[in-house]
Amino acid sequence: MFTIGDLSTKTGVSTEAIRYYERIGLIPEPQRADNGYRVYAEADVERLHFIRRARTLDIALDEIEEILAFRERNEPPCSHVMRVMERRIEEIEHRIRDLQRMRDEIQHLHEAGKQLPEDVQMKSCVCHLIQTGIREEVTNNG
Amino acid sequence: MFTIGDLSTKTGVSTEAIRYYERIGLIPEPQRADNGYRVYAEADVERLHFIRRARTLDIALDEIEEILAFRERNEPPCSHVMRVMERRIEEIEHRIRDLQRMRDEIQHLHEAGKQLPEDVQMKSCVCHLIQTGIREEVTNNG
DNA sequence: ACTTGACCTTGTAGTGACTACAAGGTGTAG
DNA sequence: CTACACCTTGTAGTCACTACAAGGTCAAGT
Repeated sequence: MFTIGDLSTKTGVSTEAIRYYERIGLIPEPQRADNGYRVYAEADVERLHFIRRARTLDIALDEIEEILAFRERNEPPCSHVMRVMERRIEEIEHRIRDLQRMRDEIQHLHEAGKQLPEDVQMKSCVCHLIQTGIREEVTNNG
Repeated sequence: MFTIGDLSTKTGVSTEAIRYYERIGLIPEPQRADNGYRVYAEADVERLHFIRRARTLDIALDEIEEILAFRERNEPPCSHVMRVMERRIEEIEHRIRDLQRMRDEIQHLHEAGKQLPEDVQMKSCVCHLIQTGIREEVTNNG
């Protein structure tokens, strides 16, 4: 039997996030002690461990809720979870590619910016490159 | 002289985002026509082009505001911008590494999950792996 | 001239996943 | 008793938008 602070310590989830999860229905409303404090059981610890671990994998809360709902319906969620994972892998790989492109572009801008003077009007300097992209600058120099 | 819709079309920024930017002070309040409509000039187009391009590089709005404030103070923002870019490159690289770790972990979980049965109690299946991580599962098998 | 639909206005609330108060009650070590 | 950490509920804020609601304006088509 734990208070919300105990649960927070055990799971690494803030008390505020726990209350938030209860509010959105991700975790059940717990029993209350005579003083009105929430009282949690070991099953709540396990549920929050699952939630927290899934969150570190950037699985959305509504997705997590859906997975947990399988158990409540006495259905095994596993193939559903496998599909969630497959989607996550794709999303992550897509995001990595986006970020790599972004990084490459900033690096190009940064390298080009080293050759340019400073300009308070932001017309012939690195800031102008941000505005127009690097391709147009090359054209103007040609 | 443009309406907000014209400005939106020219810059690819939604009218709603333009009003939002005005509200938070990122762009100046424009003149108004007799009918109360906002009236924008070419300088506003350029400013929004800069903002939009910086946003595609995931530069935060308050950071963008800071860059644009240099011009208003008649200071060249360029070395500041170069530092912003350097930080962005680091942040992006850090995020890429995080995502790569995350993807690798999900792939491991997914591979391991193929060998496991389905379990409505989520105790001996891939869902349990999510909760505990894969290392502990391997230990239990040993 | 009227109609209609696209555009404009302001104000407000919602998104997702939290986080941070404010105001007040409870428990316990010192 | 005091002080401080913990608890409660309720609300608002973060970030970068997005999406209404309610009402005004414009102009092409009838």
